[in-house]
Amino acid sequence: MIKRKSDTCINCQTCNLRSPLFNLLSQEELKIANANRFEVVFNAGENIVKQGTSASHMIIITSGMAKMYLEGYDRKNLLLEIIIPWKLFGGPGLFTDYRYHYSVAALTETSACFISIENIRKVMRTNPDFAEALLKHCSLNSVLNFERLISLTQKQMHGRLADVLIYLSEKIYNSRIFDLTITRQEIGEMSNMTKESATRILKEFEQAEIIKLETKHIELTNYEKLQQLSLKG
Amino acid sequence: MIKRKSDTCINCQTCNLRSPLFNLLSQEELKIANANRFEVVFNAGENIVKQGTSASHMIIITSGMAKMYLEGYDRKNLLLEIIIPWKLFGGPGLFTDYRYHYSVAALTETSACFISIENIRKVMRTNPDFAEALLKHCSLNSVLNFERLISLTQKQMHGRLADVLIYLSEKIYNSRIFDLTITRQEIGEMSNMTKESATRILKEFEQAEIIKLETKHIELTNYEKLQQLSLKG
DNA sequence: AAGAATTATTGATCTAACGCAATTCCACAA
DNA sequence: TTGTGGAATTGCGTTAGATCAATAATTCTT
Repeated sequence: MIKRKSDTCINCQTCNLRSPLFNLLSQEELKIANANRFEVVFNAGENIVKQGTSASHMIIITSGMAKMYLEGYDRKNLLLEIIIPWKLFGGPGLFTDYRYHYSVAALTETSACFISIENIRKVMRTNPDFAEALLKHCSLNSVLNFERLISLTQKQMHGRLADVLIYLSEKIYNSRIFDLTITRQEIGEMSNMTKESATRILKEFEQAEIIKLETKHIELTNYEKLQQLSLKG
Repeated sequence: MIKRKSDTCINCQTCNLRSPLFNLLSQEELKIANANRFEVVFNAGENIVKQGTSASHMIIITSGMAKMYLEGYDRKNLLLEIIIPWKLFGGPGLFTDYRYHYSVAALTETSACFISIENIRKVMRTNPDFAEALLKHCSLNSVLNFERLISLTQKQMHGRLADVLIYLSEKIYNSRIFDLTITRQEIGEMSNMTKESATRILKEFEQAEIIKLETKHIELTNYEKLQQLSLKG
């Protein structure tokens, strides 16, 4: 196996500065947390974590983009999040049954850094602020999941798709104009609809002049209308 | 306001023994956690916590039964859990934005004990085991929410209703024969279907001899079939 | 640049599940 | 015992969204 080093990963120091969680650690604690830390570069399509396998590391991406998704029935996935650099993940399994409860796959070439959960646990025991921050991290995810539950079960397709577009714009691309890194299939997996429905409703949005659409290129031209649709659809 | 005292709440000691979380605390820490702790008796139908209001306490029920639910759009609820004695709740808001993110309402007369989150936070900082247990508690909820997401979005009605019956039998009534404390409407809110559909499918289950049904009285006579239905339905 | 292999689009059915309305049932109060 | 109001049941028309199938557009390979 060839060890590739990404351009963005200069050293753990810079990486830690970017993470609100690791900011809380002292130099001494950082040394513990970063012990045995290693980086792996994944090609597009490759699995970074696979649902059901043994969970031993928190993971942070330093370059590239990935998708986090639940593998459900009949090979049907539910896409939970797009993961971009410096978002920490690893999931609830790290503190329960030591299994990953979702899969993560690279959407583009992605370098991921693996931090041993044993080391995290160690510093968690010496640093109450860090422990509290971890709990907060978990709690915020719970809140997101509540919102997701409501969006997916109570809104109809237009509202759900509006939610996805707003999410992509605000959380991932930080712009109202962006080029999708994901397919229609994956948009469908985020909003619990088929790829055909995703295509159809995107086109409807275009015809209603809510967005401009050119296959992968999207521009949100009527944001207020999108937010309005998000409130039920 | 008249202060009523429930029969089950003799003192905090017994209550703490029942809770796997409070078991981890020393006498000294228990004293801190239990300071200002108070009990309130609710009538059936009354709200114990209301979604959106300020969150300041963890809550534990010592008698009765309650429902925890998300208030969605158009007054449509999503029932998350039935709460029975000694299940701790309060939710993700206690460690994030100090808001309750769900409502809890009494199904029968219910006595609930309120523990100040400030006190919890205090002992959490002195007792790493307790902090870890809280994180585990939050993580387990996340895992449950993942399963809920898959059940509600990918299974069809028969599978979802099977999930609810299994949940009620295993987690709430601890028996394959039980008398429902909840209505058809509420069964629907647990499985994301209308009350009419809940009625219809219960009847179908009865005709297929999977359950015996007498309005509120249910007997799961073919458990294997239920589990099988749960795997897709 | 040609060909293969994914993706995306579009139209035509099909169906699971909803919404409504009309009874019926049941618990509880007077 | 008789109302009374909420819960449960049942039937029926409607529809949101899925599925299937065929074509067009991109992207990847070599």
